[in-house]
Amino acid sequence: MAAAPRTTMADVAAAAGVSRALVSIVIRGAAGASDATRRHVLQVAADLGYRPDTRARLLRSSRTRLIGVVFNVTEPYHAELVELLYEAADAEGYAVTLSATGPRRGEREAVESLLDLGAEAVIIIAPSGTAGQLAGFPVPVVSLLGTVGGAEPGTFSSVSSDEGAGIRLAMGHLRGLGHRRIAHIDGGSAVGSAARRGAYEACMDGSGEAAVVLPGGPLESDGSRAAAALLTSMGWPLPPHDAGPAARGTAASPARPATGGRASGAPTAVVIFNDRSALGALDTFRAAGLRVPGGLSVVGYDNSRMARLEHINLTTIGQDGAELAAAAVRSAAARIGGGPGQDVVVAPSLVRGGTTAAPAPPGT
Amino acid sequence: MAAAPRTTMADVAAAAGVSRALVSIVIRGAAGASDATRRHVLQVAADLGYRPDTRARLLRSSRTRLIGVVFNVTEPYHAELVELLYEAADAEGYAVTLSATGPRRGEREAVESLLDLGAEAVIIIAPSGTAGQLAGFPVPVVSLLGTVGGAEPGTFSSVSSDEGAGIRLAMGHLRGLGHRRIAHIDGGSAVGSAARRGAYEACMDGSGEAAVVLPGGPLESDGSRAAAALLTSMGWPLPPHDAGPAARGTAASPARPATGGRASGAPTAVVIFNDRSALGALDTFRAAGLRVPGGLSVVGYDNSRMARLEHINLTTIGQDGAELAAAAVRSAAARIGGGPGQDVVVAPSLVRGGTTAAPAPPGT
DNA sequence: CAAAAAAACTAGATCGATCCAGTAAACTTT
DNA sequence: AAAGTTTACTGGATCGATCTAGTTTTTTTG
Repeated sequence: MAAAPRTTMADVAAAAGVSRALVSIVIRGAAGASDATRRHVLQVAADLGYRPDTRARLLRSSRTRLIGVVFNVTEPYHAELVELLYEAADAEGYAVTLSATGPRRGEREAVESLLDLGAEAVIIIAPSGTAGQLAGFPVPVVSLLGTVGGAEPGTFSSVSSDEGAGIRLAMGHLRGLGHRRIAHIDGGSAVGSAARRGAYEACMDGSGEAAVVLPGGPLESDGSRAAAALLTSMGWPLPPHDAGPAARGTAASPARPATGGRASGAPTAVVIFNDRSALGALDTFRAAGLRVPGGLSVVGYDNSRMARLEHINLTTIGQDGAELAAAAVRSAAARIGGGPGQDVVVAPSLVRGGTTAAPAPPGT
Repeated sequence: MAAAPRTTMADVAAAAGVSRALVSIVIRGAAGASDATRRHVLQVAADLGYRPDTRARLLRSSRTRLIGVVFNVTEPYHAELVELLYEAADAEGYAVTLSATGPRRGEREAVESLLDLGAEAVIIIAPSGTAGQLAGFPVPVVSLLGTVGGAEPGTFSSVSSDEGAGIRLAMGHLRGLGHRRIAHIDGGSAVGSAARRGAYEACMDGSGEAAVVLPGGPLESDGSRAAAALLTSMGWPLPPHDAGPAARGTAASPARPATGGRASGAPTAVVIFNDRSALGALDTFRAAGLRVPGGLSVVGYDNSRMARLEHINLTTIGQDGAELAAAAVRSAAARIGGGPGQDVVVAPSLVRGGTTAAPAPPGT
């Protein structure tokens, strides 16, 4: 209960018979102590169970070796990146503190709490704020995934994956399987949606088929809604809505067209903004009796942990989170050291899963 | 680039024409300053954009008003609690710092990083460590959801929901709908699994029906696997496995028994360890053509955000995260103040969704 | 071997706040 | 109006580390 008074550097110095300053040198691993005393001091420190007080250290030294990370706690993919950021920061000799955003906690607020703790740089995952809202911080800010809207060059540095390339990978994969009529469910106003939609449209351009973009969003429910819209446009009957629990069950399943019975101009594949949306869409497709990948191929984006679950096994675009995390930390470290802010773009890769296959031959 | 020197308390004092100590009083909101000067100082501080330096404050005062939270970044329900903890702590006048656990970051390590930042208490969400691994910290530790195995009473305080009551709510709900043969997919070795399984078995005891427990786990894939096992035991044909992408699609769906055609002793409802597992199970049931809730009612546990997505709309047991978070913070605050560690149990509630309904009348 | 250079070590100032003891002024009380 | 009490405010010590500038010891070198 009664907190034992902390073992301080002075205690170690007294016990080792040296000055406080020398203990400081040894603990920091700085130059200026002989190997013999170094070992001795470390031994004494260990015996006393000494742990340096970060607060005091931070107060005095300009260097805190602390990187703050702002993330949205509800976004599973951010969570994965957080994990990787811990490792990346560790490799560069930095520690990480987290601050979550949420409905009642904006990005500014999150960043400020990190500054109070002495963060030397802040990495914001998929920032939604504009430059105006995120400017004026006394430390470098790195945006990981997505850029800060309206920022002057050099103010923020950003690390993102090449959205265009990712979409092109997805489209190339589908075309390689034989797909021609490919639809897109976009991310609505989410970060990165415009870039991905644009790349999709560019890919369709000149292919002889019209681009079909369904308005979506970043969430499962958005994908589900868009999927329902796509099914309707394909002339596929929707199942009764889930709302009425008791109305179900004994009712016979609605008649379904055979696989080849859908409208001949209907898409045979769909590229979806992200994995969460794709999961919602998958659920809706399957609930409607449309088989994936038999009746429709589906490609997501993010290669999130969810997508890799064996019963889902989504074909998706992987963003190499480890590389993104490492690049973000390196960029932050470089700017802490006074270097210039630079924008890093990491190449994505295709992750083949079980939700894509060759389209059903017409008339089967 | 060049970090502007921080505005310090001395700057504010000079600008306001008062002493540093008085500024400190005003900033802390302590007694001992007239309303007029209070307003004046605050105005000057705001004009200069002054923000107190947490590090210095922490160093000097024994109080840091900082609560550390350890959570598993991959667990969506933890993320929800984190969000609520921010609010709960704020209400009690505390700030929150986060530290994530992960494959390469254990609970001890996470707690230590929080202590280095000066946390006065630590809340661990669903701790997996035993008392031995988590003992010896100089600050109070509160476990939120789940208890620390083998801890002496008074060492840790815990805040959890009443697992038994939750399961009884689920069972009561199903029985009220007319279900008698109810199965359970458990949580394997996950925190809380034993308590929930025990409560289920107690509920089945003396009902005239045998308890059916399928080994599961906390993840979607665990639920999916257990669901497949349940289907097999029900004599329901499994669909071809997702593994072979090209093998699907054109193949005709396997013949399926009519709703009433399954083995007469088969369960009509299943209570599942948590929502994630339930989601995996739902997916598998539906992929096999078994309608939920028509052919089988499903109840989850957690009332996670996922469960509330409209296209999922899972019937589940809600744990009132806000209440749990508030209780955890209150408990931490009480123990910081030297109070005794007490264990709080919060009552869960039933959240009616679209995955439960009356069982199909036999022979339909 | 003395002088110069390098390495090992130390005292004291310092970071930016809080805490404590004490002073000055305003307000009660008798 | 003198004595006591409360309120408003201040100077200086302090938290536990780092940093700067110096001092002592050891090593190198001409």
